[in-house]
Amino acid sequence: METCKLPRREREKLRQRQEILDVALELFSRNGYHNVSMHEIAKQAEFAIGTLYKFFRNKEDLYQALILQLSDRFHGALMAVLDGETEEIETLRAYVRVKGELFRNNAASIRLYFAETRGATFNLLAGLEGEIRKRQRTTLRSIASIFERGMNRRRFRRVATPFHLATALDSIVNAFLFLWLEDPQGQSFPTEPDTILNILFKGLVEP
Amino acid sequence: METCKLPRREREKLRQRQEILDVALELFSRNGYHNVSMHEIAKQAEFAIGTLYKFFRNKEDLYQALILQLSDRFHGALMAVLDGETEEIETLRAYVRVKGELFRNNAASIRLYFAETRGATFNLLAGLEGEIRKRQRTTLRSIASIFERGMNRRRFRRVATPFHLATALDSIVNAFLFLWLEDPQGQSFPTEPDTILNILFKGLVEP
Amino acid sequence: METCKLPRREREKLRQRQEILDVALELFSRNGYHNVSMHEIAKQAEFAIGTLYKFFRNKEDLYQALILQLSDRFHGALMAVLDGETEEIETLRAYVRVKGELFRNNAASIRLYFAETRGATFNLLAGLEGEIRKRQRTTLRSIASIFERGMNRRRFRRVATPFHLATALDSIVNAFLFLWLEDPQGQSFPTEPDTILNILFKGLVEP
Amino acid sequence: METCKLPRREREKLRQRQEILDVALELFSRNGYHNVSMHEIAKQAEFAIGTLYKFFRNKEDLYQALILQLSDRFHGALMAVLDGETEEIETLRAYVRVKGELFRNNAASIRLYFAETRGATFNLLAGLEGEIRKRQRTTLRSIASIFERGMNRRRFRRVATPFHLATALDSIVNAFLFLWLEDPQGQSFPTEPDTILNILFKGLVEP
DNA sequence: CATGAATGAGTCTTCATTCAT
DNA sequence: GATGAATGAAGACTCATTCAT
Repeated sequence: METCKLPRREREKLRQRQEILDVALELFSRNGYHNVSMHEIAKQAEFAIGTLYKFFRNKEDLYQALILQLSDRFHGALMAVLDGETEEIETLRAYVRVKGELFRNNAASIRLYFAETRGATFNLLAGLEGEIRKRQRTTLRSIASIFERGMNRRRFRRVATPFHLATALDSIVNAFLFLWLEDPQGQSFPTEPDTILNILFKGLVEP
Repeated sequence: METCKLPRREREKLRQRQEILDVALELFSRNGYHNVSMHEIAKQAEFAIGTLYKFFRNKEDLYQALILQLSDRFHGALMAVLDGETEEIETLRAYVRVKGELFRNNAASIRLYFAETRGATFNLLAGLEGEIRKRQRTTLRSIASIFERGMNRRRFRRVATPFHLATALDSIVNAFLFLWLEDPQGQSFPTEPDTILNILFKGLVEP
Repeated sequence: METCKLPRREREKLRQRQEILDVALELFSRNGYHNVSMHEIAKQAEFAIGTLYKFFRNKEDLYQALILQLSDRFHGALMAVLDGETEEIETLRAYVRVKGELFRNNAASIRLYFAETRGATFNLLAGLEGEIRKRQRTTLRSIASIFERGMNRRRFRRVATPFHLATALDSIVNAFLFLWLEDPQGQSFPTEPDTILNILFKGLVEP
Repeated sequence: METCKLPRREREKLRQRQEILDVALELFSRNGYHNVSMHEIAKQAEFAIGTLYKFFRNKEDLYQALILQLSDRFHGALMAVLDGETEEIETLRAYVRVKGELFRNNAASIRLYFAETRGATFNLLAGLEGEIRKRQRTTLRSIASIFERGMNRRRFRRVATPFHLATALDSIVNAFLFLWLEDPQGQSFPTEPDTILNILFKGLVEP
């Protein structure tokens, strides 16, 4: 990172901002936007209320910053995998693996992120929503282009349009990961990426 | 229905209760739980506020009753299809078709239902959640048993466990329907059930 | 009054509204808009805070309603005198006398009214200000037309335009009354209207 | 001025203090005491907040210092005219002219000054108020003594006590100037001092 | 039994003021 | 001395809930 090049003062500020966001993430993901007060966040983060308002214009702004940061993080990690130059099947395997790690390492964030991103968001993300949907489409299109490349190279049969396949793959991965989120102890989640991929590949991949 | 066997007084009460729920559904799905006041609901439903509290202990109770009713409705419709005695592939086709109709005819309800059911629910459904998850599992198990029967009858290859397949199918259907919900005009939703099923079937179904 | 024709419920509401306004007048005139909290008003008026908001959209609205009521009252009383059919000098005498009574009987209101109406109002009366200024001009024009009538009937010499004379008379009366407000015990206020009027009349009135 | 005799350090401090007061005047007169924050003043004056508190104990103190300075300035300018040795009528003419110039050249200050000085002051000037009222009385007494001198020298008829006449003159001048302040373009303000003076003089001055 | 007026706890937000650097 | 980051008390306003009529 280049943050180390910032003056000490700036770095300190960023660190505080991040502390607030971390606390907010924990509280919001546990209780939901409307059941968390600025007082609570301030107290848990050990800042004065006024300090929160130095960093964020208001509660909604703080919330949006939080969701946007999560989106950045997740989208970044996934795109890094998808943009790799590896062979198609390998890329998809990596995608499933990385997404699984994201979920496992960020359960709280994931819960919050999907709650706001999937479910009706009720204007809390007004303006932001477009930005986030755009990223999700970008991810889907990236996956689609992997499928397409694979088809062109005769690795994949054309059982559906690349975009449909991408949508299908992504939703299956999410579904399995949500099962795991609900019951981390349960056996329902196949840790081996191929277990998921095979569901599609058995019909997809040329024998 | 058997409501007609109830004394007139009871029937009347049920009708009023339903009117309130209908209004609540419309408002909650449009604005979200926290952006709808009991006042609004009472006004729009043309009841006094006090009357609302005759039917529901408090706001949360009203909300839970609403979600539970939606769950009942959706779960009932889907189970009716899945419990049918038809041939496996035909059953799955019917399932996809009916689920599509449910989404298209109940966009508002669906939005609300998934917002609360998928995303973090933030305790609004405390206690209820278990009930709902149980139904969802029941549905999944029902689909799974279709797959299993198909496998036993050598219609399906064992590309994954029946439960995994059920999870996969359901999530794909939901994903496509959500795309449609976001952009009903768009082309992204394949109206023909087979388009969706084929993604799985190409590898699944014995040639 | 015709309020007695209103249903009992309505009358009760109006009475409560007036109670709030009365308390607000007392507090605002003693401490100023920004040094009075809605809590204070509610407490002193023995209502719950929420009740205040049933009657007034917000603090500013309450304040404007108060000022407008004062304006109504004062403007009404003065116009009643000025619209009388009496002889010019007699009308002016009555005007001075009534204005004096208004000040003496409503010291608190007067203080508040002039504070907001004379001094810079800083947007608290946005929108309302025009309405109030209009009434003040109406009063001035009414006085002016008294002077004009007197001039036409050769009672008054044309020592200045009627409007200038009206402005002069009104300001003198106010000035004397403010002196009295500041120091009710002091000798500075001539209780006899003619003492004030003579200042103008000595040069004005035909000998 | 004698400030030039102060050590450079002291002069510098006074200059800074004045800069703050100038900015404060602009902001207060535009937005009112309660709609201006110390932050705003500090920023606009290009000082750190802490520096403001080096010069003034708190916000109220700064405000009082400002009003006191305005009072000084206005009172000084008017007393300079009134203390002149010129003939009585000439002195009054000069008074009206100078007051008119004061208003025209200091509209912002005047607005603020009268807002606080006329209207109820709501304790913002606690303690100070007496000081200011004293000056206003001094001015009035000065004008009164002009009238008295004129009476003794048989220039003026004794149509009222000198103090009453002074009060009357001053209030008329203010009234006309306020009309002009409200609507600088309007015709309502007689630029010629005699137009105002004549209202009194026609009856007052010996023919 | 239905009503809806009244309640007041709880929320977000501002801003004067302090004090460590 | 100057700075401005941090503080937190205080205020406007909402809304779920109650209960007298």
